[in-house]
Amino acid sequence: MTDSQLIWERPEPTERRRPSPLSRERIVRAAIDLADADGLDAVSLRKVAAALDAGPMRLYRYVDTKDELLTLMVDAAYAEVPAPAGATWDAVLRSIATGIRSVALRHEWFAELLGGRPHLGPATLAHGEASLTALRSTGLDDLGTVTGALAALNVYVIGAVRKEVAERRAQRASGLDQRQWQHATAPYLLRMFATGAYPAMEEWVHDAPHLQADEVFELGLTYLVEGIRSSLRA
Amino acid sequence: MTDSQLIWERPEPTERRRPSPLSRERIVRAAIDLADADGLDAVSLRKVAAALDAGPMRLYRYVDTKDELLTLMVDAAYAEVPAPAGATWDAVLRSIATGIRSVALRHEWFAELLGGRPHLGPATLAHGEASLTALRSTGLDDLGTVTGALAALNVYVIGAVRKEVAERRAQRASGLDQRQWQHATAPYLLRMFATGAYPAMEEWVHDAPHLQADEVFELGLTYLVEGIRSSLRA
DNA sequence: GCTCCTCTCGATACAGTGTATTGATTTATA
DNA sequence: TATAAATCAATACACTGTATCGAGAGGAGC
Repeated sequence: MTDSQLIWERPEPTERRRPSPLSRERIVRAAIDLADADGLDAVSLRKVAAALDAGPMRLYRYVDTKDELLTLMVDAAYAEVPAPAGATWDAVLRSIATGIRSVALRHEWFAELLGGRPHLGPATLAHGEASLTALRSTGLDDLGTVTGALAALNVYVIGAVRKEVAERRAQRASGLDQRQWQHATAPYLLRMFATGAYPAMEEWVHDAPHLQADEVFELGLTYLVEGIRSSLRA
Repeated sequence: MTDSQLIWERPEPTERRRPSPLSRERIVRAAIDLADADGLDAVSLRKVAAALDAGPMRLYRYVDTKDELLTLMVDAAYAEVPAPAGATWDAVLRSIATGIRSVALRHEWFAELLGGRPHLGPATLAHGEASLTALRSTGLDDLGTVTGALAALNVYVIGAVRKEVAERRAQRASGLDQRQWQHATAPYLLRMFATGAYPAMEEWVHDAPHLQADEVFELGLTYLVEGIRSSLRA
C-alpha cells in the first residue's frame, strides 16, 4: 500500500502522544460519569476511552470485556451505599433498603445492573458484612431467618428501585411528569373504557389515590417488615 | 453506476417475489419466537423481518419504532397470564403473583420488559380488570388499600422474577448451575475471607441455608401478604 | 552505544444494530 | 388507459463490541 507513494507525498507518521495514565479506577470513574450523565446506553468502550484520551483497544488491558467494566461499576456504587445501622432489626432492614435506594437514585444505572448473580467485589462484600453484623447486633441471629429476610428484601428493593428509576427516566425522556403523562393517555383510556370492557379499571382510575413511587417504596417496605415480624412471632 | 455496464452484462432485476402477508400479530409472534429462543438481544428488526421473509424496512409500516414492537410483545405476554382467582384476598394476591411469574418463566424476556411506566395494551388492561374484580369479590373493596397492595405486590414480583430469570440465564450462559457456580467462586471467596475483613460473611457462607429462587419468591410473597394482613387489622 | 525482544498501543476490520432517505414498482383511482 | 398513491427494497449513516495485526517504545544483553 504505502509503497505506492513516494516519500515526498507520504505523510509523516502521526505523532504518538505520551499516553495518558490509566487505571481501572480512572476507567470506572469515567464510565460512571458517562452513565450518570447520559444513561447506561451511553457507556461504550469508545466513549469511555475517548473521555480518557485513549484509544478504545487500550481498555482491554484493564478489563477483558465490557461486562467486566459494568461489574466494576456496580462495586463502585456499592462503595457509596451508606453503612446500615439501627437499634432494632427492622430499623436495620429499613436502612439497608433506603441506603441502596439512595444510591440508585443518584446513579440510575445502578438499578439496571442489580439483580443477576450476586456480585462479589470487595465493596459489595463489605456491604454484606456490614448488613449482617448490624442485623446480628440487634439480636436477630437465626441465620435462616436472616437469610430469608435479606433475600426477600433484596429482591423487593431491586424491583421497587427499578420501577422508580424507570419512571424518572421516562419523565425526562418525554418531558412529561406522571400527571401530565396520565393526562396525555387519558383520551385513549376513555375510548377503551367506552367499550364497557373495563368497568373496574374505569372506577379505579377515577377514584383511586395516585401513589408516588417513593410512597409505594415505603409502603411495600412496611408490608415486608411487618410480614417478617409476624413470621418471627410464629 | 449502472450505466457503466451495458445491457449485455447488466443482470436482470431481481424478481420481486410476491410479498409475504404481514400483520402486527405475525410480527409480534415472530419476535416472541426469537426472544424465547435466543433472548431479547436476538430480537432485531432485521432478524424479525428475515423470519417473516420480508425486508427490514417493511416492518415500519406496522410499527413506528422497535420500542413499539417490544410494547406489543409485553401485551401479548400479558394475554398469557392466567386470570387471577381465589376465594380470599390473599389467595387472589398470590394468584396474581404466581400468574405473572409463570409467564415470565415461559418468556424470560418478559421480566426484562416489565417495570417502566404501566403498559396500557388491551390484554394488560384486561389483566388489571380481572385482578381488581377478583380482589373486590373477596370483600376487599377499600380502593386505597387495594391500590397500595397491588402496587407493592407488582414491584415485588418484578424484582423477584427478574432475579430468578437472571439466575437461569446465567446458568445457561455459563453452563454452571448455582451450586457449581458457588464452587467455582469458592477459591476467590476463601482468599477474600482470609484477609479477615469479612468474618460475618464467612460464617454466613458456611452455615446459612442456600435458598433457591423459587423459595425466595414464596417467602417474600408470604411476608408481603402477612404484612398487608397486619395493616388491615390496624 | 547498539541490537534484539517483549510489551503495549493504535489502526483497521468485521459483523452487527436502529432507522432516514431514496427511487423503483406495484396497486388503486379517475 | 393514464395518472396518482401506496408500498417496498436498497442504500446509507453513525454507532456498537471486540479480533487481529503492524508499528513503536522500553528494557536487556553485549
